[in-house]
Amino acid sequence: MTIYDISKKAGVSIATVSRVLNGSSNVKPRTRKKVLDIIEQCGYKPNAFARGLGLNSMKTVGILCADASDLYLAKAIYYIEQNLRESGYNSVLCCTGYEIPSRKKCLNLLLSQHVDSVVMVGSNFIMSNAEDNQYVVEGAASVPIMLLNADFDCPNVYCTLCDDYKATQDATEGMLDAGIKNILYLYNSTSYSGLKKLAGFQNALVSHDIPLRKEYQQCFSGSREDIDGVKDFIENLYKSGLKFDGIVTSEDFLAIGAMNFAKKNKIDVPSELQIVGYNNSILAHCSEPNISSIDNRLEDMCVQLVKTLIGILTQNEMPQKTIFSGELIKRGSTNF
Amino acid sequence: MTIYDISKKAGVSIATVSRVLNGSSNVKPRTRKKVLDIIEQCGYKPNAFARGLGLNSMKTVGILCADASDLYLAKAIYYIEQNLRESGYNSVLCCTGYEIPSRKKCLNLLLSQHVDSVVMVGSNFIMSNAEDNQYVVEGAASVPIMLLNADFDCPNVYCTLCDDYKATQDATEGMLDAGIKNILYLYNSTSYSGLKKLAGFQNALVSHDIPLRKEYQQCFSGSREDIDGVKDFIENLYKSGLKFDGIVTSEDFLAIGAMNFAKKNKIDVPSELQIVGYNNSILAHCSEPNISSIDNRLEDMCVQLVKTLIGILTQNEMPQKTIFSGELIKRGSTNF
DNA sequence: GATAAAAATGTAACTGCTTACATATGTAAG
DNA sequence: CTTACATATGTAAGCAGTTACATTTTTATC
Repeated sequence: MTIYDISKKAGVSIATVSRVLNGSSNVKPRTRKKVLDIIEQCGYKPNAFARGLGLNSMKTVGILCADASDLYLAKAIYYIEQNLRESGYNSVLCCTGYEIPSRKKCLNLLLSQHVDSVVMVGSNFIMSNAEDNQYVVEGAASVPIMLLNADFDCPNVYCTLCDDYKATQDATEGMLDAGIKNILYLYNSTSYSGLKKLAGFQNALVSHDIPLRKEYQQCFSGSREDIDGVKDFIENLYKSGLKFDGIVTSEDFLAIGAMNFAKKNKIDVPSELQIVGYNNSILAHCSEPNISSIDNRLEDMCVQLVKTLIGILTQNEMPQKTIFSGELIKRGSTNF
Repeated sequence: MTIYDISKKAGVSIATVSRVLNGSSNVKPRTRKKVLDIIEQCGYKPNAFARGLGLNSMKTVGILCADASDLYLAKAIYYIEQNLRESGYNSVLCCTGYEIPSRKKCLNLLLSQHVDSVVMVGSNFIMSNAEDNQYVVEGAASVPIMLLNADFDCPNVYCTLCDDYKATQDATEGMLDAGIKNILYLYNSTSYSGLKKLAGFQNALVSHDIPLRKEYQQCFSGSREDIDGVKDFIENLYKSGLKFDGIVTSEDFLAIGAMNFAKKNKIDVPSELQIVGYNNSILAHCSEPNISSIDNRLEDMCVQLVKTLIGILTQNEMPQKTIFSGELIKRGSTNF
């Protein structure tokens, strides 16, 4: 069933059918109706390849993410896909893992599919080592690249992100102002945004004239799934004699691990220990009391990212960088 | 940069270039090398539309899921995408939500893109009302449909699922055998698999000669994100005087809600209350103690689903139904 | 070295659509 | 009833590949 069949049955030319299909205004209403009726009747579906061939665009954008099973990334993918589809674009998903060569391969795969753009979901797509980001530059040569929650200066690369630095700093200062002095910072990534958060923590201490102590900045190197590992990790610090009455983290799973550590060791939260998570994910609701967590406006970011993308694809000038402000959502794990 | 440019530079015809690109054996090694060198040199990428137009297949499968941000579905998508890509197929993702009309629309969208197959992720794609499943039958008319964790008898529809009935029955019987007599069953969906689980619970009681009591089978109708709602829901039951010393659930988020309820009300788990989750997701690790949860072999199912799909697409005869057995992973929230 | 068979390569038709351009039809003013 | 202009429709040339079939080149055999 092709456009030719329809045109024959409707007694018009294929151009007219095509015009009806594409919503051109230059079609007599009666003709339009006749064609639409026949299309409906025959259950005709236009062939997307042929259309893409003609338009050299399949109205498709590629989504690259390390791991779609990750809580946070999955949510981002969901929002982005929704917004894209509402704007008439489809999404092709590629989970790249965390290795550079695999990322290159996935990116090339998408480019060969003639996607109109590639969205990279997650700060881990930009590394502190400039060489590792070369593939992004190369990709941007053929198609606009949208980064979610990563910062990268390069033509044709657009960033939508949250000011993780400020958000972490604010939360830490809130805790300091509440009289908590021995704050443990727990993080798990040295990605660009990971380092920003760490810097925010450090700056909060500095601005309160508190010396930075290395043992109070701990990096957990296990996977995001290994909450038990986090619990053990903190327990070891605790047993080794480290004294802390507050924990600020770079992700909610670390905070949940901290909650479990506290419960196991009968440390009351928040009276003896205050805990702050990051991402304001469902994990923040998985403990009693719930965890105070920094919301980094994921949905807002995704909506904005798609808005920017559509703008670019329709030839509008768009800002290369949009920055949102994070905000601590206060719940039972803190009392400031 | 097209195949014509390459053919010109290499001094051969487009047919030869096409043959090199498609790995046909009828090309002189020297010619092949020359062409490949030029392709490499020019960074030429074949146009997937034109190719798709010719082959009428883009080696792409559509993935339909209600909500990619759901923990469980996200994991499934991840596994499926990975396995498909390893087999040389791409995935187009469409999040449909839970409404039938929206599902139809998404399915049609995918079909018009000439996907080679559509994978439907999640038991909620098959409803108990036959009429609601008509769109699946229609879809199967044009392309093989793969169902993950749903059961539906229809030509060209292939199911990969877990025996939720048996798994729930076994877990419930385990609890009964441990002397727990007042078991609350908490579920949240009347999808096909949701009803299967419920039946498994009921059957366990019956086989132990315990009368079914309606108030011990409670359906939580809120969203999967609303863990606090679950906690309140259970607390209300508790305060209304319902006595229970065990809770079996149809999903982990219900079990986490139960854990939070217990902690808030200072009910010790597992000595005073035993709790069983379902899906063995990360949520099972989000409480102290960890939650015993039924593992429904998600990864195995996904691997098998893709295996079956590839088999079908390569014209092999494949079983229409593959059933895995679930298994209770015992952790601290139970002591049997 | 001629001949037949096999291997390599080329030509051109075909895929299903979009769209520039050409043509036909309709409408309002003179 | 023309003429001019707007509106509607049709024709045919792309788009970038695949592939059946035709043609040329190579190889093997006698």
